[in-house]
Amino acid sequence: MKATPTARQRDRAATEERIVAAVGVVLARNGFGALGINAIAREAGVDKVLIYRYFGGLPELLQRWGSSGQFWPSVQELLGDDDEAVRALPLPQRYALFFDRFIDALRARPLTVEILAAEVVERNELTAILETEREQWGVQAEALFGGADFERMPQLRGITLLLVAGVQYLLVRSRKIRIFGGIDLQSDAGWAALKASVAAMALPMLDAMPAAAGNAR
Amino acid sequence: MKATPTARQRDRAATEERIVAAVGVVLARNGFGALGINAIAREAGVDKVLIYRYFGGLPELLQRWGSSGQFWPSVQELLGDDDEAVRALPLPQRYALFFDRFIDALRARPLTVEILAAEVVERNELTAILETEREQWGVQAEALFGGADFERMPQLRGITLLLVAGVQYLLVRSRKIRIFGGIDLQSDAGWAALKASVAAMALPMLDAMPAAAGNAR
DNA sequence: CATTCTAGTCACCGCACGGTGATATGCAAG
DNA sequence: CTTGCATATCACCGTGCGGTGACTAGAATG
Repeated sequence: MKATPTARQRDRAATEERIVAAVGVVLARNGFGALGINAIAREAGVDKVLIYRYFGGLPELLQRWGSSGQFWPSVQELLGDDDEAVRALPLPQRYALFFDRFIDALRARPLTVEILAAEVVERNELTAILETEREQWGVQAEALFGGADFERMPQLRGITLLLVAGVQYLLVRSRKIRIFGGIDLQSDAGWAALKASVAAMALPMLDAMPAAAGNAR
Repeated sequence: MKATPTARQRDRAATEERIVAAVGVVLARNGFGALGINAIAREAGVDKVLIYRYFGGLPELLQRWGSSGQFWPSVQELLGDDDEAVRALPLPQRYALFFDRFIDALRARPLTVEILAAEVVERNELTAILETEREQWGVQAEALFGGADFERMPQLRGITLLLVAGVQYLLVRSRKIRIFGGIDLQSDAGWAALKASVAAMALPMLDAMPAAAGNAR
C-alpha cells in the first residue's frame, strides 16, 4: 500500500522528449529567469532527478533543446524561393529586402527573442546556441550582398551593424513594452513603418556612398 | 561580556548614506541580478533590518538611489557649451554630432548601461528611473533638431529610432562581449568607426530625403 | 539618577532552489 | 519463475534568499 501511484509508463525516450519539450514551454511562459531544474521538471510532470540521469544536468539539457530547432533564420530563408531574383536586385532594394525578411524571421521566433534577451544578462549554453548559428549566418549574409560592396563602402558595415542591433533591441524590448519612441512594437504596422524607413534611407545612402555604385554584381 | 563589539556610531544620516552608496557599488560590481537586500546590507557593512527601517524596503531604497544621480544625459550635455554653434549646424552634421555625443554620454555611464540591461529582463523601480528621465529627454532632443525636420521627413523618425536602439543594444552587449560584427565594442576605435558610419550615412540621406532640405532653421 | 527614544545587533522563520542517496517497480532475458 | 537491470519515485540535505520579532546600548530629557 506504500506507493504505486499509477507508476508511469517506463518509456525513456518519451520521457526525455517531454523534458526537452518542457524547456521550450517554461522559457516561453516564464522567461529565462525562471528556467531551472525544478521548473522544468514540474512542467514536464517528471521527477527532477531524471534530468540529471538522462542529460547530466541543466547545461546539457539546454544544449539538447537548442539543437532541436532552428533559432536563427538561415540565409536561404531570407532569400526566399525567388533566390535568383533577389540576387539580381539593385543593391538598395536588396538591402531593404534583407531587413524586411530579417525582421519577419525574428518576429516569427519568440523563443529566439527570449534567448536574445537572455544573452544580455549572461552567457550560457542557450546563448552559445545563437552565437554559433549567428556566426555562420553573418558570413553567409555578407556574401548575399557580395562582399565587394562592403569592401567598396567601409562605412556600410557600421550602419548595417547598428541597424541589425537596433532591430534586435527593439524586438527584445517589445516583449515588455508596447510603444517605444512613438512606434508600436507589438503591431505589424509599427514594424512596417520601420521597414519603410530603412528602405527610404537605403536608396540615397547606397547611391551616394561610393561615388557611384547602385547596382551589384 | 555579552556584546559591545565596539557598537557602531549611532549616526543615522551617515548609515543611510552608506546604504545608498552600497547600491551603486553592488550594481557596478555584480550586476542587477545580485542586487538584493542581503547583498546591499553586506556591502554597506550594516544589518539588513536597517534597510527596512530607514527606507521601507528594496523598492524604496532603489528609488532613493535613483534620485541621487543623473543617469540619462541631458540635452544640454549633448549640446555642450557651444550651444548656439551646434544649433546653427547644417542638419546632417548636427545629426552626426548628436550621435557622437549620445554615444559618449552613455559610454561614460556604466551604471546606466547596467540599468538599460536590467530593463530587458523586467520592469522595476530602477527601470522606472530611466523611463521618466528618458521621456523628457525624447521631447527635448527632438526639439534640438527642430521638429520641423521630423515633420518633413516621416521616415527619419524610424531610422533615428533604429540607430538609437542599436547604440543601446551594442552598449549593453559590450558588457559581456568584446567583438560584435567585426567591431571592437570595448575600444574607442570601435565606437569611432560607428560614429563615422553614422556621419557618412547622414549626409546623403538627409540631403535626398525631402527633395531638398540640407540646412535647418 | 531614572525614563524614554532610537540606532544598531542577533537570532530566527519560511521558502525555493540545486543536488544526491536510497528505494520501489516494471520489463525482459536467463 | 527468478534474476537483473533500467526506469521512475521519495525523502532528504545544504544554501541563500527576503523578511520579522526581540533584544542591547547610546543620547537626550526630566
